[in-house]
Amino acid sequence: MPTLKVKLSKRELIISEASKLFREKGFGGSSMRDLAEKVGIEAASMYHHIRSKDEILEEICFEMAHRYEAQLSETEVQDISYPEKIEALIAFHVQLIIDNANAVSVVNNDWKYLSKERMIAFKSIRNDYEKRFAAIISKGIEAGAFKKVNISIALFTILSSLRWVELWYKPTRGVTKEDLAKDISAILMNGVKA
Amino acid sequence: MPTLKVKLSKRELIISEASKLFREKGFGGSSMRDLAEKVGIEAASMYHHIRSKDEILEEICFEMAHRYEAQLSETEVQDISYPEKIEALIAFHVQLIIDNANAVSVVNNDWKYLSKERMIAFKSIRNDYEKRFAAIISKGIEAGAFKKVNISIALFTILSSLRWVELWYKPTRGVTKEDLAKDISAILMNGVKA
DNA sequence: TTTAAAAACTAACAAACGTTAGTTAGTATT
DNA sequence: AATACTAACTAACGTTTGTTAGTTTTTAAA
Repeated sequence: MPTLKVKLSKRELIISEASKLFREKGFGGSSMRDLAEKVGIEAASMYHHIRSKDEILEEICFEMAHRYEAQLSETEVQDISYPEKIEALIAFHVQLIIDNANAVSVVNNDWKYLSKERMIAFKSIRNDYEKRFAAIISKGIEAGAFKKVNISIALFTILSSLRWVELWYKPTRGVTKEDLAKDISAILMNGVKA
Repeated sequence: MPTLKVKLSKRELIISEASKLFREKGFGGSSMRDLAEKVGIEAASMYHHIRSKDEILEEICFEMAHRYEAQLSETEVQDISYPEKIEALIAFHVQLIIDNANAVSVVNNDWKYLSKERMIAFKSIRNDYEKRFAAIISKGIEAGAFKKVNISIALFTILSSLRWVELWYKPTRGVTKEDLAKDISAILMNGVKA
């Protein structure tokens, strides 16, 4: 990964280091002075590139939210079956989690540190995402492709069942992203029972 | 729930309010003065009942860790099939999450604020828990009750698939704890595919 | 009713926090 | 070589933080 990095702007570097730091210590447990040290400049100097500590968190959260949304839009219009759509979304989630482990972790754990106003916006986006994801499940049930499960329960079970990936995945485990996505999909689609 | 509360000691009240506050604002986003206000005394007065802010977090985390462990020990020796053991543990998790939503949320999200030393202890307990949970899956596979899934993947998919319950459950939804546990179990055991 | 202990209070500390102001160093353009 | 701009620096600000010290009030026992 680091070998591929092409001249990150200082702002991007700050946000990237912030993702790493917030993931490790939490937003509330990370100080601007800690962060500055990781970036390699003084805390005050960072304010030439960012407006505030809050802004960093917002950028991380909304950037990731946008990516999730974009992929959902793409999947919605694809001409594949409903189970295939869900599997495609699972695969995308797994990939995004692995490729952006720091940022995803921050979104999942530290969105509650967003300002009231931004939190409302964030929750609204997330809500919309869930509704559209649920719609795919719903249509899949109507089409007879899924069992008649409670849609909310299925939705959240699927979405939250992916949250451990961020903590678990290492290339050294010898499980590729693709295999991982397939295995998780298999469990959610067909269950663990023989 | 509040109607059943029997004279909570002030220490218990502090920890209970702390669970609620930490869940809402995060450990790093909650001040002792905030907490004191919820408890109804001055911040300084709390120190007659607790040693430090850290101690509160530790108590919450290790208390819940202990409860998870205790239930696992019980389930391990029960004379039921491996799938039944997993389903029993899922049902217990769901119940614990619902009955202790605040504390469970804090454990899941704020354990990273534990001191280095206590965090090592906490992780060690959690690790042990996961190993023993995995052992049940493993034996279930050997017994032919489960598919030959990757044990780690199954383990973490099951465990983390329950994390949304804390955010979703309300009595007003008309889904009982028991129904909820059954529906989640059904998905994990048999999948959503028709 | 006196006494002792428990639990609350006020006041304050030292440290850490996010952030601003003012200044200096580096870089690119004319 | 002079100019202008960017990005870094040092110093400090006003708060807020967790916590301690010392004092007063409340509670319970004798």
